[in-house]
Amino acid sequence: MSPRPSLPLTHEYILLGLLHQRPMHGYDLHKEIATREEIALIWSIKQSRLYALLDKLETQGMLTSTLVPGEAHPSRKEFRLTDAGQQAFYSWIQSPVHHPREMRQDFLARLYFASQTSQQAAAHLIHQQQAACRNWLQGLDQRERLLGEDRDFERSVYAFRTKQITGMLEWLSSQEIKLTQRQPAL
Amino acid sequence: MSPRPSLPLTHEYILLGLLHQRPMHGYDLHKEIATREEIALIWSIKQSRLYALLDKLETQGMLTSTLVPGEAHPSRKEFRLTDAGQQAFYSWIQSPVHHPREMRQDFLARLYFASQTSQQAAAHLIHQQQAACRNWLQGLDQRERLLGEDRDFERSVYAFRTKQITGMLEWLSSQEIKLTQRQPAL
DNA sequence: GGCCGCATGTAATCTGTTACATGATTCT
DNA sequence: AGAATCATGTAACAGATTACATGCGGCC
Repeated sequence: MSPRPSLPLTHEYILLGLLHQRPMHGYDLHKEIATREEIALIWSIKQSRLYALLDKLETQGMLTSTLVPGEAHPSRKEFRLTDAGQQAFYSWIQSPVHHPREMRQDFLARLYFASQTSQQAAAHLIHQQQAACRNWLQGLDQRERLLGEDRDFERSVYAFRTKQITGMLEWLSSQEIKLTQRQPAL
Repeated sequence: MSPRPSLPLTHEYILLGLLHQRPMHGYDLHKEIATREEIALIWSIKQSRLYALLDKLETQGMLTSTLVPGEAHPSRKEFRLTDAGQQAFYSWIQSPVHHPREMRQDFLARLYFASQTSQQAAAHLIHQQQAACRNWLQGLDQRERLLGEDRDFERSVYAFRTKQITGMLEWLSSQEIKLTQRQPAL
């Protein structure tokens, strides 16, 4: 029951996800992020920041790069996942986000890559996240009960959060159903 | 129909809101933020950052400070709103947030201070925000219609956003009703 | 005497954004 | 010849976080 202080690192994982599909160099990756509609809908990044992130991921041992000399001038630096990178990516798409605000970008990204991997992976992720959401609701409910009679504003805040999370749960269920419709369970 | 790039500046406005209620010095303000439950539920700030923000707001002309010498050692520096600060605060609590992600903290703060001001102010804010939400829904719907047949993931993203925003609208309605119940319309 | 509370901040560090630098190739 | 595209990054600045500095007064 750790309070889980860890940073989201959403963007780093998205890069791992993209490079998991195929090795790429920075310029290419940037175009991919800007043009692939699924990604563009939830994320954008400046070129310079992308290069900085790739550097960081390389020094952290998540990526390795190989210089690909060719006709292009600054020769291409192709990045691919290391084993550590693969592992990090897989555990990312298997675990839920730990705060509601991370649903908007981080969870959607996880779901995208999980769906690319397999229908089972997507289903697993959805189940994990449903459990996490139910947990959040429980926590909210508990803390709301501790409020005094006259705490109108705090009650409104809890009502807002509860509403957002029940919305997430409903959406998650609808996603679950769509999955099974796409490829009926074996 | 400007795309409204402006930063939220939520924290700055919360400080204006608190100092609108009564002038305070930094140390006091910090305690207030940490202990007043309504605020603590949606925001916290480190002391050093608070002092930096107060400085910034003073140089921007939103606050003025007067040194209050007394028994305490570094004499207290009491901050109060300038006319510009008052104006900024009032227009803040009268206008809606321009992005869904700002509901969680910024809108809740606006609503808190609007409610403190008057029932009418709260009602006005809620109406403004309802209109903004309906606008967001319209935009989402429009963009979703432009999607091709096979864009499953993008559809899911739009469904998620739509769900979150309809949740906000339902919550806003419930807040509206509670307002009129607290003090039936004249 | 030593620690806690009051009250102010500065300094170092990290993260991210914006703007610019470099230079080859390909397109018009 | 000049512009756009490919491909790499660096540098400067802005914002926030974390840690530390300072010093008085009162309590144990």
